[in-house]
Amino acid sequence: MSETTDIEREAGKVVETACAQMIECPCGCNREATATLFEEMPDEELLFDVADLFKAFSDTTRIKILFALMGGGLSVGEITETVDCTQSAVSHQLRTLKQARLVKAVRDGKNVIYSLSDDHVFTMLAQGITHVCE
Amino acid sequence: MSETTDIEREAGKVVETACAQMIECPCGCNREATATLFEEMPDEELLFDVADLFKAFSDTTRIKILFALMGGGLSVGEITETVDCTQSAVSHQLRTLKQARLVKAVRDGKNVIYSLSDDHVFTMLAQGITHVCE
DNA sequence: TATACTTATGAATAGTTGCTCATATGTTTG
DNA sequence: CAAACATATGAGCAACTATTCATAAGTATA
Repeated sequence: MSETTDIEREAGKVVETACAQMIECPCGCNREATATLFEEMPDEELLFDVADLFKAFSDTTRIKILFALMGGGLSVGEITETVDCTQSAVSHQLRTLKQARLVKAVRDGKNVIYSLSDDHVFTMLAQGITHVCE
Repeated sequence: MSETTDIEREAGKVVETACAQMIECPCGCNREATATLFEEMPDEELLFDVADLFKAFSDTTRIKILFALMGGGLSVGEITETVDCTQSAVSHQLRTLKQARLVKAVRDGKNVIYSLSDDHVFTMLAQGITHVCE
């Protein structure tokens, strides 16, 4: 591990360039165009970030929260009701989700309204469900 | 947590039915059709499985392995070279990936060849990369 | 300003995870 | 069958995570 080789760095760039193309379809399902890109291992940092992104989806409580938000913005209180656990636990997890930029928060008086930060989050969830349902 | 209500069970069915529709595009990006489905929290088990699926993608070593396999099947030895860590560690992680049904294994003499188990895995990875690259 | 209400945070803890080391299981070949 | 090679597995450990409890920090309203 540790060191990043030139090859890895180069491969990282290739992947980044490729990503720009893939977003035509927001789901990144452009398999043919993508298939040739991964012959070299991309740079350590990218891999770490990808793992980290998936990690944000990898807990039942967080998945519940995200599911709840698929219907639209909700206050912490409302989320807590939906997701049968402590307000504190919900708040901690919302922080995790916010740091991963999967949700955004807006203050509304006493409440804070959380919502999914973009369509990507929605798409990734749908993807996960599709896989599981098969 | 613990108990599953009738509402949750019902919602679970709705989601399952929906999944059947979503797979027309293998990535599940059919946002409009999907948007209305998640007003009720789906059944506990489904949520758990979804979280579990993402968990399988949530480690750097496993991501590296999956990346390596995007180019085609590889033996454990080859994977170990690519992924710069112990053969044992790789083997343990391959087990995790196999249990999550993200990879499949076929014996070939002394070697065991691992490969991605289906296009979904590929799609999910691409999705993750796309999100990270933005 | 005092009170009620909502959300966030820190410390403590139990549970989980990923790694290494040693070793077992499988497979081929001499 | 024995030796060599490839892969899998179990125990032990260090690091990380999710939760709870207690409480702090914001905000609205009497």
